[in-house]
Amino acid sequence: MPQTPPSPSQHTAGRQMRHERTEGDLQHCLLCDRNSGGLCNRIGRDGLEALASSSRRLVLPPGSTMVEEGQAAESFFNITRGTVKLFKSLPDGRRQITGFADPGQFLGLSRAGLYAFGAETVDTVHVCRFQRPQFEALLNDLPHLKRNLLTAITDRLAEAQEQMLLLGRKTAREKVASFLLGRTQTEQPPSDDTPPDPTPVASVPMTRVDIADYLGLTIETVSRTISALRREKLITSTENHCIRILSPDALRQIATGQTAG
Amino acid sequence: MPQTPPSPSQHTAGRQMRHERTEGDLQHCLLCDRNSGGLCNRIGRDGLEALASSSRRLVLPPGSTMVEEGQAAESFFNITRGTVKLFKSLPDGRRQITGFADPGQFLGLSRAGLYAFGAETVDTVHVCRFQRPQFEALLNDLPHLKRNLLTAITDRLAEAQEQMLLLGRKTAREKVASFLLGRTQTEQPPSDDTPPDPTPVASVPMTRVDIADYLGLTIETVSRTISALRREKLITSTENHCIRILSPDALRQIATGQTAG
DNA sequence: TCCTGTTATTGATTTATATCAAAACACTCC
DNA sequence: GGAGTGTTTTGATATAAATCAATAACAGGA
Repeated sequence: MPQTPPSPSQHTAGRQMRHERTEGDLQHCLLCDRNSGGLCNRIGRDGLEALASSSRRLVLPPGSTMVEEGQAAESFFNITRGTVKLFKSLPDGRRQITGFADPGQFLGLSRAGLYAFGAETVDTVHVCRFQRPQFEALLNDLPHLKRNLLTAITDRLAEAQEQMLLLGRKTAREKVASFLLGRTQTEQPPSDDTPPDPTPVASVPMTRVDIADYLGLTIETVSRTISALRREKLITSTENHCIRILSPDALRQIATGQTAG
Repeated sequence: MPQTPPSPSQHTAGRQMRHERTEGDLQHCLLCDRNSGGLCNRIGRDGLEALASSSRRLVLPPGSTMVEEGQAAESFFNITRGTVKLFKSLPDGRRQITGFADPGQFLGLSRAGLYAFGAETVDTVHVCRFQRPQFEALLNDLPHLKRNLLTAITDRLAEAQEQMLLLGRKTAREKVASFLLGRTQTEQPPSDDTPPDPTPVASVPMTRVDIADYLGLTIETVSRTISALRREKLITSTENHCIRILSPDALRQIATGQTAG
């Protein structure tokens, strides 16, 4: 895996440049823009240029600390590749992962100028980083950006509520089934015309420890539960860090508690 | 308890009116504005007039359904009095209360035009209700309102993350201690110069069922745990639906897991 | 005031999941 | 290719909280 930013040449092939650096970032933004649902949607070419010139792209290796709980919130990130884990901890080390942020998601909101959570890369992660004052300025200049951010946070809040239902009221089996189904959404191919894969694949780049800390379980219970689902032929492990869901309907039944087992 | 809106006369005494109804609501808004942290902060008199004329005040009896999960999101509420519970449910009736909304909080964000949660009044609740299209228009007209909403949602998201830590990783005792401490913040008097009460009082208008569904426990465990804290003289029950915290420091230690017991 | 339904408390027992322990597997680096 | 390290799986046992069950406290209406 290359850990240096990819050369912009592959993106700008066949186009003329204006300013080297900015144009490279702009191309990157234009690519981003095609993936719907992100912060940069419907923001217009001028907006994208402003975003491109205010941000820097970074590539972070697995296990990098991006944000520490309680630190001054200096940066705002938009993830373009890879997976980031967000978490809160207790003094004795117990940890709760509050979410995994995949490409298209932002990261770095603050309460009273301080981050209220920690964030660490799960695998190799590409981000656009903004300095906070510049991002604030962009928010004021680009009403679409503000609106997109509002929509994005609203989605996050809804996800958080769903996760609270999981943590507070679901069994281990229901939790794991919900988790696996949730990990299929993110990796949808950009084309709309292909029919949905009847046996979707869950992207699981994180360790058992991370899954356990996300579901409020121990690693042993996670492992046992995944083994049980495999034994029942509802899922099957594929190559690198992926799990194929053989029976999405059955898994959905389990995830929503509509099953005896 | 009166369930009709209070007469505006007590607020407008000694002032001249312009339009009867609007002026009454405006006075109400001006009062709201004094409580910091709400949506209507720093919004200016013109903004308050726009808000007042776009909203209706309502008084809802205990147990009223304000929002149903999956319904079209037609209204947006700002709570001015009382407590509302927000929740998500599973098909078999298991329920997770995702938060209690107290005065100053909003309610009614939607994802894709549908409410993602249910909401029900705990006690008698006063709200300002906006129709969604009108609220959207206000958001575009009043940049301060948009900014306040962004700040408010960010706070909610941080609270949700804290609650996930509680649900996933805290013991019953730690959960109850956290809950009681959390219920003291809201009822702070508006004056800043008084020293903080050394034995704060937690406002607990909700039933044991609601507390259990909020903490991911059963009513029996909640009851037993509160009894234990009382036996240890860390708390004491006062009159109507309140619990006095005799030893906030000890309770804080418990809530953050820094204690043997 | 008593009656009645609801809510809260307390006790006895069960159970899902945690904890403790060890073996199997999968990398990485010589 | 094999030693060494970390991760995952599987097994045996313990325990916190759930469940089942009964009593006690409370609130509202006649």
